[in-house]
Amino acid sequence: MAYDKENFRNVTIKDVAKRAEVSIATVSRILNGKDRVSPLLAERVLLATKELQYQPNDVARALKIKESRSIGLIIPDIENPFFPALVRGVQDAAKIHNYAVILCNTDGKTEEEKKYIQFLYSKRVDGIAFTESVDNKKNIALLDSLGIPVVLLDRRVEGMKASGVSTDNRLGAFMATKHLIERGKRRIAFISGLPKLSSGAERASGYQDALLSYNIQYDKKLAFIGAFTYESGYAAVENLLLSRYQFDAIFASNDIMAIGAIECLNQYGIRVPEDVAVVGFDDIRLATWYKPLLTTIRQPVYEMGQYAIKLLVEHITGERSSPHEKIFVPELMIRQSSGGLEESK
Amino acid sequence: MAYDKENFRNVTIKDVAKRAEVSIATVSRILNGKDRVSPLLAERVLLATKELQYQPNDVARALKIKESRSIGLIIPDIENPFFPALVRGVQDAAKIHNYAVILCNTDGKTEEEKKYIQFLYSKRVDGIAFTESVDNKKNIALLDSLGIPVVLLDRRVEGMKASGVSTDNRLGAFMATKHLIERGKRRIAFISGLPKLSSGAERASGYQDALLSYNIQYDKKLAFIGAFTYESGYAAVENLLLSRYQFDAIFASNDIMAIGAIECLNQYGIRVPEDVAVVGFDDIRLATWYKPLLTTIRQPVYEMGQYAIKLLVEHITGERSSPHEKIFVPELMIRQSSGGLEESK
DNA sequence: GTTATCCTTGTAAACGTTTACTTAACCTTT
DNA sequence: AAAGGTTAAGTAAACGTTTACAAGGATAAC
Repeated sequence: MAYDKENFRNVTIKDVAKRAEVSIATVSRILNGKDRVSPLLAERVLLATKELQYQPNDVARALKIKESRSIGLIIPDIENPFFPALVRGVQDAAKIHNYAVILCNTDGKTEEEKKYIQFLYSKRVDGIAFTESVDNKKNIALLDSLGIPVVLLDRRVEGMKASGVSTDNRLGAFMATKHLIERGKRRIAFISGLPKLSSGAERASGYQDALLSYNIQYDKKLAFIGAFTYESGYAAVENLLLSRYQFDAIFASNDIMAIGAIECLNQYGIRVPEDVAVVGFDDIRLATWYKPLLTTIRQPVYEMGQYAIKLLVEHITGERSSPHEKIFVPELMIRQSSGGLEESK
Repeated sequence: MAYDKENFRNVTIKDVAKRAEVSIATVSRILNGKDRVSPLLAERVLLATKELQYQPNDVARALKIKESRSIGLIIPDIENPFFPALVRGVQDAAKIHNYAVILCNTDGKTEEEKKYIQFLYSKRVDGIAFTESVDNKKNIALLDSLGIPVVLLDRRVEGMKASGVSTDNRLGAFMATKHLIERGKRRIAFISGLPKLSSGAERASGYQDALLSYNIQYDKKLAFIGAFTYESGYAAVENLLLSRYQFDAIFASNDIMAIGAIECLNQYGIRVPEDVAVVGFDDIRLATWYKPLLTTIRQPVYEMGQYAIKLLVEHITGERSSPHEKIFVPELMIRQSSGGLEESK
C-alpha cells in the first residue's frame, strides 16, 4: 500500500514530553506560550519537537478548546467571474488570522445551501461567510439557530442579526443610469438581476431613481428581468429587439448580462456604442478584456471579501458583539461600451 | 454579546442517549448504522436526535477515527481564469464523497506552499490536491514524508510517488502548431510558459516537434519565455516586434498570454488573424468571449479536477495503492484568432 | 432442564489536546 | 528561623466520539 498509516506513526505531545523528560502539560504550555515556563525546559522541549518533527494535532485541539479555526465560505459558483476575487479576498484575510476556509458551491440552490450549512456545522466551523441565493429567510434562520457567527456577502436581509458587507447597489445603478442620461440617452433599457436578491432589487430602484431625477418617464416595456447570467442578458435583448420598441442604451445589472446583451446586439448588426450604449455592473476582469471595453460600475470585490472576514473574525473572538453593516461605495468605470470619454452627440 | 456560546449548548451524543434511555454506544451504533440494533431502540434514538436537533460533532469523530473527511486544495491563484473550473471540479467531486475542501492560494510561492502543507497537515486533512509551482522537489518530498495521499494537478514530477492528472501538453502544443502550419504559416513565434513547470516544458517540445515534422527549422529568435501571465504575453510580442523579425503566427502557451499578445499586436496596428494568426492553450471561458474568438487547445479542466479527487479518494480509502497517472487528451478549438474554419490561402 | 450459541446492549478506554487543581520548591518577610 | 507568598511543574479530568470487551437474555440443541 502506498500510504501505510502504520509507517507514519503520528508523533504526539506525549512523545515530545517523554523525549524532553517533562510532563505533557509543560509541553503544551511551552508550545502555546501562555503560562510562564523555565527557559531550560522550553529549550529542551523545543529541541524535542524539532527532533521528532512534531506537528500539533489541530483536531484534538479543536475538540478541547471548541474552536476549529476554520470558516465556511458559501457561494453560488466559483466559475461565475464575480466570485474568484471575492474568494481570494476571503482567503487572504483568513490566512492572516490562521483560519482555514472551506469552500462550498451551491449553484444558488436553497437546498444545497441548507445542506452545506449543516455540513459546516458538523465540522464545527467557527463562522460562515455566506453569499446567499434567493429564498433567504429559512437558511438565515437556520444559521441563527445554530449560533454560528455569520457575515452576509453582497446581500442584505431585513432584520438579520448578522453583519453584512455589500456595495451601495442603488447608488451604483444610479450612477450608471445617470452616466447614460448625461450622454444624451433617453430610452434606456434595463436588465435586472434576480429581483428577489437585495442586490437585484436595489439596482432596479437605483435605475428608476435616476430616471426620475432627470424627469424621464419609467417605461415598463424597457425593463427586463434577468438572472445574472450571460444567457439572460442575451435573451432580454433579443426580446427587446423582437418587440421593435425603440431604445438607445442598456443598463445591465451585471457585466455578464451586459456582455450577453452586446453579443446579441452584434448578432443583429447593431453597433455598440454607436447605435446603443451599454453599461454593466461589477467590473469583473473580463470587462477590460472584452471588446468593446465595458463601461461598468466597479465593486471592490476583493476588499469586500477581506472585510467580510475581518468582521467575521471580530464576531468569533467576541471583539465585536453587535452586527455591523459595511457598505462600500461603487465607482463608475467609463470605457468604450458607453461611448467612452468623448463628448456625447 | 451577539453570539453567546452559553445560549447554544451543544447537544451531544450523551444528551441523545439520556433522552432515548439507552447508552451512548447504542446511539453511536444507530447513527452509523454499522452494527445490528433493534428497531425499537433505533426509533427512539432517531426521535431523540430530531427532538434535540442533534448534529454529530465531526471533530470529535475525526479525532477518534483519525479521519477528518477534509482535503486540501493548493493552487497558485483562484483569480487566474484557469483555476475556477478546476476548483469547481474538485469541489463537486469532493461533495459526492462528503469531503470538505480547504482552499489555499500560494501565488506560486514555494514558501507559501510549504506553509500551507504544514497547515493542512496540522488540520489532519485526509489528502491534498496540489497544483505545484516551480521549485518542486522540496515540497513534494515534504508531502511524501508526511505520508498524506497526494494527487498532483496539471503538473508532473519525475519519480514522484503520488498520482497525477494532467493533459497531454505535448500533444496539445503539437496540434496547435500543426494547425497553424496547415493554415500556411511558416514563421510561427512561440511564447512558452514557465519552463520549469512540466506543462511549460512539454508545450515547448510539442511546438518543436510539430515544426520538425513539417521540416520547418526551429528558430530561437521566434521563441520567447513567458510566465503564463497577460503581461508576459504582451511583453513577448512587444520584444518580437521591436526585433523587427518576421513572423506570421503566434502560439502562446496559454490563453491569457495569447490575449496579451493580441492586445499588443492591436496596439501596433497589426490585425488578428489577417496579419498574424494566434493560438492559445487551455480554452478558458474568456476564449469565447474575447474578440476575436480565440483558437485554442482545450483542456478538460473541470473533469481534471473531478478526476483528481476520484483518485485522491481512492488513495485515502486504500482502494488504490500504487500511483496512477491520468492524462487527458486535448482538443483543438478552431475559432477566429487563427483565421477560423475558412480555407487557408 | 441444562448447556451452548447467538445477538443486542452496556461499560469503559481511547483518540491528542488543554487546563483546573495540586504539589513542591524557592523567595520574602518578620 | 518560621511562616507566608509566589512560582514552575506535574496529575488528572475533560472535550465528544468510536469500539473492544463484557454481560446478559433469548433461542436453539441435546
